[in-house]
Amino acid sequence: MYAEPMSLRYALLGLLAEEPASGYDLTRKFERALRRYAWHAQHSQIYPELNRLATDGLVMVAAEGPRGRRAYAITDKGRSELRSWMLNPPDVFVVRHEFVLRLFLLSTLDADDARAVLRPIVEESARELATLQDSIATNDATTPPGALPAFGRLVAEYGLRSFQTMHDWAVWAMDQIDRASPTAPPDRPLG
Amino acid sequence: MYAEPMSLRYALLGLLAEEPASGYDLTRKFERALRRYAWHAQHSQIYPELNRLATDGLVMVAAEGPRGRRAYAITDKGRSELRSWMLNPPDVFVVRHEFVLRLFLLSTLDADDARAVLRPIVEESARELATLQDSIATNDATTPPGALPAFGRLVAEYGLRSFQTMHDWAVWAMDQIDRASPTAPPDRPLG
DNA sequence: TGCATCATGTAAAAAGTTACATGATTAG
DNA sequence: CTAATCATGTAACTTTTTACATGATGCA
Repeated sequence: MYAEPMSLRYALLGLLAEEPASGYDLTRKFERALRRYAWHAQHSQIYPELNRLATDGLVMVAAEGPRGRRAYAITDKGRSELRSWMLNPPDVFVVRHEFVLRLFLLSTLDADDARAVLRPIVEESARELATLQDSIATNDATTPPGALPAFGRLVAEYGLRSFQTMHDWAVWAMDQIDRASPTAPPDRPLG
Repeated sequence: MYAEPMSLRYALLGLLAEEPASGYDLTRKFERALRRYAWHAQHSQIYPELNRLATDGLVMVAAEGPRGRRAYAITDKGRSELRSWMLNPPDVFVVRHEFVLRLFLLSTLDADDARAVLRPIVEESARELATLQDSIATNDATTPPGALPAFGRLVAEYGLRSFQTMHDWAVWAMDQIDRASPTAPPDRPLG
C-alpha cells in the first residue's frame, strides 16, 4: 500500500536537523562521514532532492552566500517527518555491503588466494582502528569530564567496535586457514 | 578509465562457483543468506543477468529440468573473471546500510525517542545472536572434530561477531543515554 | 593571473524495485 | 482438484552513477 524507502530524503533531512547546510556541504558530509559506513550520494542526486524537499516544505532556504550558495534549514514539518521515519524502522533494513559479499565468496578461492584477500583487510582495519581511536581520544579529552556524551560519540563508538570486530575476525580467519593448509612448514619451536 | 562495479554479476558468479543453480535457486539464496548481511537482488534482476553471463561465456546451462528449469554452472572463463575480481578489491567498498544511517541520525532525537529506537535493536540483535549461535553449534557438532573448518564457517563467525558487537553497543548506548538523562528518578539503593 | 576550490545544475545510462504476466508440477 | 510452490520472464518506474556543463570566489 505504501512505499516508504527514499532513505536519501531522510539522510538529508537528518543532516539538516543537526545544522543548516548547502548542497555542497551535504555532498562533503556524505563523502567524508557517511560513505564508508552507511550511505552515499553524489551531488547530482543531492541538489534535485533538496529542491524537492523545499517544494514539499520540509526544508527551506535559510541563507544565501557567494557563488549562488544556498544554505538549507529543516522546517518543523521536516522535523516531524524525520522523527516519524526514525521511530518506524522497517522489518528488514536495506543492506548492500560489498565487503561482506566478498567474505561470502571467499569460499570460491583456494587457501593462498584467500590469505591474499584477508591480509590487506587485517592491515587496513588496524590502521582505520588506530585513526578512530585517536580521534575519539581527542574528542573525549576536550569534553568536560563527567558531562553528557554527545550523540556523535555513540556513532564513533559503533564505528570503533565494528572495526575492532572486523580486525579480530580477519586475524582469526587467517589463522583458521593456516591451520587447515599451512603454506610453509610451521616454524615450530622445540618442545 | 574502467568501471568495474556490477557486484551483482560477481555475486551470481560466486554463488555458481560453489555449486550449479537455477535462477530460482539463486533468488532464494539472496533472500535467505545474502540479503540481511551483504547484498540483495530480485528475480527480475537475476534472470536477465544470467542470460547476459551466458552470452558472455562466463556461465553455461548445465542441466534442464521440469517447468523449464535451467541450472547454470560457472565456466573456466567465469571462474577466472571471478578470481580476478576477488583479488582486486576497490579502495572504498560500496556500503549502503540503512541501520547505520539511522544510528548517525540518532542525534536528531531526544533521549526518550532515542531509547525507543535502541530498545528493539537490543532485543532483536539478542534474538538474532541466539539463532546464529545455535546454527553454528549444530554445524560445528556435525563437523568431524579437529577437521578443517569450511569457508562458510568463516562467514558465520563474522555474522556472529557482528551481531554481538551490535548488541553490546546498543546496550552500552542505552546506558550512556540513561546516564545523561534518566527518565524516572533512578531506583537507587540506600547507601 | 592562474589554479584550487566552491557552488550548482542537467542529461544519459545503468542498476534496482515493483508490478504485471504466464504456466508447469507436486503434494495433500 | 486445488493450493502451494516451482519456474521464468517483461514493463514501467525509481534510484543511483557517470558524464557533461558552467561559472564565481579566494588565495598565492
